Amino acid sequence: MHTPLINSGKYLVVIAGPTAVGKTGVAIELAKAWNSEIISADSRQFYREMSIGTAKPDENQLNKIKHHFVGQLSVHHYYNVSKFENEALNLLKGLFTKHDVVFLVGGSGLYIDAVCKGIDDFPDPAPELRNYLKGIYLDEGITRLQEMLLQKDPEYFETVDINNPNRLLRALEVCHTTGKKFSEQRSNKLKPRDFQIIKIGLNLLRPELFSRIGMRVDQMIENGLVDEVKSLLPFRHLNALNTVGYKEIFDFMDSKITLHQAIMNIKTNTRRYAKRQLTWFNRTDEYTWYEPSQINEITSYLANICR
RNA sequence: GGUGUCGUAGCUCAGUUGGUAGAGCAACGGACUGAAAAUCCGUGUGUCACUGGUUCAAUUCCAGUCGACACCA
Repeated sequence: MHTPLINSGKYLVVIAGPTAVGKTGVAIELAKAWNSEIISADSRQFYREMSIGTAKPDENQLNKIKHHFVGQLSVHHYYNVSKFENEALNLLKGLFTKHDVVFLVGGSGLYIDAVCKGIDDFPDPAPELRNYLKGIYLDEGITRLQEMLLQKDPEYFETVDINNPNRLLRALEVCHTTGKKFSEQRSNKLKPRDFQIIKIGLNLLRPELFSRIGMRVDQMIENGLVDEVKSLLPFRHLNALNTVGYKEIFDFMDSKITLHQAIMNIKTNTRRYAKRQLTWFNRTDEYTWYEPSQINEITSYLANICR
């Protein structure tokens, strides 16, 4: 797992797990115990216009513990993992001058990995190029993208998920902007970090998790999710709004489905999202798993490591 | 009470001129390097209501039972 060569005495504690499992509550308890702060790694809680549907920590919780990266962006901002890696590391540098233990909490596996392991340096995508390639995809289909990639980067073509337009688009984008093969530039190397990393996973038995998801969606509706989505209708084309809880309500507002169906769809899609998150986190054995109620066990587990 | 239709996967339903069955959705498993709450890939999980009968063989045909629905009383 983590066998650090040097011990800086600084610890980044990652709290990960599927949506609705109860990460926020646990993280706040831990951050209180260590008198520290929380960095969010939830790619949709970054946006200030999206609160109800992303189950952001509430006012009360935000007042208890300082949270970073919650609501600091507008849906109109372009954002990506690489930016998050840089900004989070920068922030951590500052936080570690005041704290020995800082918490990184969220469900976006890629974002967590970017902070813990690093991500290769590629140029940010040029919007015109992305639109151009996307146009080709829409006009000529995925086969055309496959042909282009086979020609530009046969090595990557061999290993990519050839049916996944996002993967192909991204690889082509990098080939075009750098003039080099995407596969040549993927190092797959861990970037060194000058803090220790402890990873804690939170999970529940599937039926319990699913019932929490159901209740939370009902709660969101009660809290006014439909109005929140309504106010974002003009921006539905933005990436930030391609999100569970929002796209289903858009379908309802288009009269494609009833509100009841939209709510059912949100629950289904949230369950699937939770499953995808678990698949990601279970990819490694780096996580020590607990149920969210085991706050005492988690606290003593951490206390044993961090002094 | 009578007549008719139906009872097959978690749900909605196909189907088998008799050789133990398949779609959609749900579910389950997986992948993942700047869109990641995104995007993509894979998998049928079943006493064919129950009990008998006919048959080498019944989910399929026959009888009865139970249940649902419709119509008639």
